[in-house]
This record gives sequence, structure tokens and C-alpha cells, in this order.
Amino acid sequence: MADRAVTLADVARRAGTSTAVVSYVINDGPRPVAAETRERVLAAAAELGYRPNRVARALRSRTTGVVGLVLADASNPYFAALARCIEQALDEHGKLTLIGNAGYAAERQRNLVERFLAAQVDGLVIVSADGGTDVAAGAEAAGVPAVYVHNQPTRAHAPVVAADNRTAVHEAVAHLRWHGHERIAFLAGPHDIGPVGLRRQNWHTAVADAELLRCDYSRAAAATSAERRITDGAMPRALITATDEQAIGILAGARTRGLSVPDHLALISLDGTPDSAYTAPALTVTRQPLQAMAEHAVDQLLGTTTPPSVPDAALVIRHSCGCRPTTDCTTNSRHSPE
Amino acid sequence: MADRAVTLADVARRAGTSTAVVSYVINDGPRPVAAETRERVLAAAAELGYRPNRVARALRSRTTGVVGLVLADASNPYFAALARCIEQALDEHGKLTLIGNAGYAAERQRNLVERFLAAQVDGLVIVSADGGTDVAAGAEAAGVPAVYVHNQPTRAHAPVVAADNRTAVHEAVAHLRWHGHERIAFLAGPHDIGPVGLRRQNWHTAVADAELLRCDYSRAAAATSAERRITDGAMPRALITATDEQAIGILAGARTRGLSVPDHLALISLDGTPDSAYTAPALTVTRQPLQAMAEHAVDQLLGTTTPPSVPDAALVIRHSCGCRPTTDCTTNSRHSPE
DNA sequence: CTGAAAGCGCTTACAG
DNA sequence: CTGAAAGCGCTTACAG
Repeated sequence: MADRAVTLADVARRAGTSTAVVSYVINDGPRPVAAETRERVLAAAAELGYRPNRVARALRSRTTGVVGLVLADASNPYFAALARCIEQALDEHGKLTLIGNAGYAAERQRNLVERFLAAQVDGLVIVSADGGTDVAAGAEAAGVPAVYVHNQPTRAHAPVVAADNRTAVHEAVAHLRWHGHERIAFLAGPHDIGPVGLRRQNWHTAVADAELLRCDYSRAAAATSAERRITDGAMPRALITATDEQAIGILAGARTRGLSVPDHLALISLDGTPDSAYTAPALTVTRQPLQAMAEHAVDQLLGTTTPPSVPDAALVIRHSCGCRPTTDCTTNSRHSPE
Repeated sequence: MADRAVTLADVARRAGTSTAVVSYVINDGPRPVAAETRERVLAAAAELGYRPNRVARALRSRTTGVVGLVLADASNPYFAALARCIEQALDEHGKLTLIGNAGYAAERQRNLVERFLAAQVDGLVIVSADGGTDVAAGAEAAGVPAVYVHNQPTRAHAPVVAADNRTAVHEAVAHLRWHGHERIAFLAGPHDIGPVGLRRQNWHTAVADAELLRCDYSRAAAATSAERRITDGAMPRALITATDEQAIGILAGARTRGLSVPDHLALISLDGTPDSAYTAPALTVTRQPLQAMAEHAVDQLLGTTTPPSVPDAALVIRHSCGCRPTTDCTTNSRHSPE
């Protein structure tokens, strides 16, 4: 097939002009070109089927138009939805997205960042899981801007973009109280770090003495944990889970043990992924503003505008809290029965 | 910060040798270097914190080490799981993944391919939705290999990697028959194209006269459609859905209308994403071998090995078909009561 | 085993 | 408004 790609020099030759001029018309600048010359160049480019070589351009101009996105696991629905929003935001800025899954392994995350830097990315968006190291530091040292989204390692220097969960968590607690629950437990992750730690703190300020549960973030772990607690008679009556994955696991465990949600367990989750609307019962959640987070992060990274601040997470009332499909609970977002 | 990045020339200068030799030790070839010289170079590189510039390397060597992945929508769990597997397979071959969501729009898909080609990708993996154009043709014309995964436009020239659903669909039909169902309906997409068309055909050869339903692929569309049918008394008693998203929507619609699955509707779905294990009831599915598909596609693209063929989809029996948690149905995969 | 040098395909000062 | 030429940071024939 393609013996040799058509180059800018080929276009120049055909248009009877210099490569400089061809470059100016292809890039629409930085210097003006006579209308007639421009026509000739455009015609020559079209006839030859010219496609600019971005890597040559990148080498010369020191900007690749590519941003690296490092992720824990793109098959986790929360990260998947976030990644989708980030890719879209980057696309709107004309950037291409290099993606890599670090899979909860700090070493792989470092490796990915190293390879992205070698690929000369213009920036780095890092959606890491708990407990990573400050990989953004290496990027900054190389003069490449970086931004954390959702999670940030302790003592990181790069900015973080995350929603404020304070109001939403307090609303979730208030809503469960309105349903008559006094003791509202919280299911956190294995450690008190990252956004989940923050969510837990927000819960704790609202609920002085209730129980703190822990388990891994997977659906399977949450299901097993729920089954065990139910068997032991140790399942609380009202629970807030840090993530949708955990809530979905709890739902599965409750079903296996024949425990009714919301009759015997009222549940609110704190992610609000699309999945949460299709569970049985549908999950009442605090919805993270993923798109706003993505746009904010990209704006911050690319420094084009002073980004507006990310909105708080919002309470979305469905049925796992005890509100019935027949009762119109959506009007109860102020938590007052009337 | 980084005034200027450390280059290979800097390393050569410090090691007191030529850039050629530095290149040879960094790349471990293609020509031999004396052990002592190699040590000096390695030491110099380490002291200077040298990081090879992949774009310069790419310009000269005409290979970027980057593969483009074009996707319909990475937030759809089926595509998300597949994308994750593809990224992993590429990573195992030392390739970086440039990702783009075409969002079911043929024009956007073309645009993405064009930009990936301009970025000089070494190959293209295309996971398109129904009805796309043959974007791989443009890649081949540019001398860039391409492979379709899951779906392929009609009259495409590039290879497709997809699982054979024949056996699995026949097993699904047989399993529902074993449950006593004679008329087994099928929920397809809006059109009879792509993998869903194939799945429908497989169903049709097994079921002569049963009903064919259609709706969009979204959960919401399937839910609405189910609600309407239930209200109209037009919901079949046994149904195979082309995708998990549709099955999850059907489950939601049935719940809203108080129709019990599997008591009044036996359901089997044909994707088998991780989500399908956590619905209520858990979905009996035909599971697509996503990892094998991804590895096969990447092997084919990179041409390193003659790839083994992709295994067939396999029936995974859970509860939406009518098998009970208490009954051990997993031993019934031969569909004979004994 | 090593070095000097050309060249990948662009962009961009520098002259005119 | 346009052209000739340098140079981005590598790899790789070509000599030795």
C-alpha cells in the first residue's frame, strides 16, 4: 500500500511554494498567507491526500496534544463513568487521551506515569485508588502539569478535583433520621484514606456514636460481609455505604439471606453511578457531579480558564432508603414530612 | 523547573562517547557495546536522570508504540469491560493505548480514526456500535493495520474478532425449554445488524415461530418497553435479550409493574458482563469471552503469533431463568433434569 | 567495537 | 507576503 506517506514538502512542491507557507496555511498561522497562495496549497493538499504528521509536529513544537489518564480500573463503573467524562472534556479541548489502568498497584501506576512522560504528554490526569504515591511530583519535575481527580495521595503537591460531600452526607443522615432511624452505621473501605475517609468523617460529624463497618470495595467483598453480619445478627438497620459497588454487594448479600431492603435495612450510597438507578430496590444516593469534576480538572490542567468550582454532591432519593415508589418522596428532599 | 530535558546527546557528552553508542545501550542493540562503555553510559544516564523522548524516537524509527482504541461508549459496562481487557493485552505487548469514544456517531468515529492516524498509531482496534462505516479501510490505505472487535460494519475488509454465539444461544433456548417454556421470545436491537443480528439468527434457527421484540439498547428504553408490554398483557413468558443492558432494563420494568422474574417471566441475557451477577434476580447469561477476544484481537493486530481461535460464549446459569438459589442448577448445564 | 553525520517531517526565527 | 535553512531528539547506514 502506502509506499511513503505524503509530506508537507510534497505539498509545497506541488503548490510551487515553500514548506513554511504550507505550514502556515495548514495551521492557519502564525503568519498570514495570500488568499491565492492559500488556495493553491489547499488544493495540492487535497489532491495528494495530505495528512499532517503529528509526531513530527510534536517534536518540533514541543507539544503533542496528548494527555495521559491514569486510572485504577476502567471496568469499575464509577471510574468508567469518570473516565468517559474526562475523555470527553479533553476532546472538547482538542486533546487526545492516552489511557492506562494501574489496577490498584502503586508500582504499575508509577510505571504508567513514566511511560506517559516518555511519550511527552502535555499533561496528566490521575484518578488513583487509595494509597498511591505522589506520582504527580515526578510529572511536575519534568515540567508536565498534573491534576488528581477524586483521590489524592497524602501530602501530594498537585491540585485535587473532588466534590464536597459534606452537605450531601449530612442530608443522607437527615433523610434516614426522617425515616425514623436513630443509629446510622457507615460502611467504609479497609482504611481511612482518600475520599472515603472524608465521607466517613462527614458521616461521623453527623452521627456521634453509631457503628463503623469496613470491607474491601468490591461487590463480592461487600456481599460476603453482609451475609456474615446478617447471619450473626449484626447488621445495622440503617447504613450508608461509601461506594455504589459496596451498596450493590450489600443488596446481593441481603437478598441471599432473605433480608428485605429497605424494610429491615435502609441503605444510602455515596457515588450515584448510573448503575445505582437500576438495582432492586433502586438506590438512594448522593450523586457525584462527575461531568463537572472532569471539566473542572481539564480546565485546571490546561489552564485555559479559571474554572468554576465543582458543585457539591446531591442527594437523589429513590427506594433503598425506605421511600416507596407509590409515595412521592422526591419532594421530600428537605427531609420534612410536610 | 526543568529548564530543558536531558537528551541523549547530554548523556553521550557526559559518558565521553557518541550518541550512537548511547542509543545502542539504551535500546540494547542493534549493535554490541563493550561492557565497560555500557557501564559508563548507564551511569551517565542515571546521574542525569535521562528519560528517552519517545516522539523523537517515533519520528526517526517510524513506530510510536501506540495503538488507537476507538469505542462507542466506555461507560457502557460491556464496552468498559472489553476496553479494559484490550488495554491490558496491549500493555502486555508494550503498547500504549490512545482511547476515544465515538458515541454511536459515525462521523465522530471517522474523526477519531483520522486523528489517530495523524498521531501515527501503530494499529487500530475498533469496537464500534451498529451501523458504522468501514473506518478500517482508511487505516489500511495508510498502511496501518486495523482489527474490529465485537462488531464489524457490513462489507468491511479488516478482520473481526468475535465469539461464536451459536452453541450458547442454542443452549439458552434448550435451558428455557427444560424449564417448560415452549415459546421463547427474543429482544433484539432496533435493526438486524452486527452481533445482535447474529444472535437473533441463532435464536431463530432454534425457535421457529416465537415472537421477535425490538427496542433500543439502553436500560431506560428496555424498561419503558417492558412496562408497556406488561400493561398491555403482551409480555412473553420466556425471553432472551441480546444484551445485558436490555435485560437490566427489563428487570427494572418488571419490578415497576410488579411482574415476578422468573415466576412470570424467565429471562436469559447474552452478554454476561460482571453486572449480570448482581441483579435481582441474578441473570442467567451467555458469557462472552472478553479477555480471549481482546488477546486474540491484539495478537492479530500486532501479528506476533498465529492467535488461537476465540472460544465460544458459555452459558452461565443463575436465577433469572427459573433455577432457584436452593436448587443446584449449575450441574444442569446439560439441560437434562437427570 | 565506536564515531561523525544524515535524516525522520515538521515549525519558526531570519532575511528579503 | 514568501523562501532558504536550522533544528527538535532520536536511529542507523557508512566508515573506520
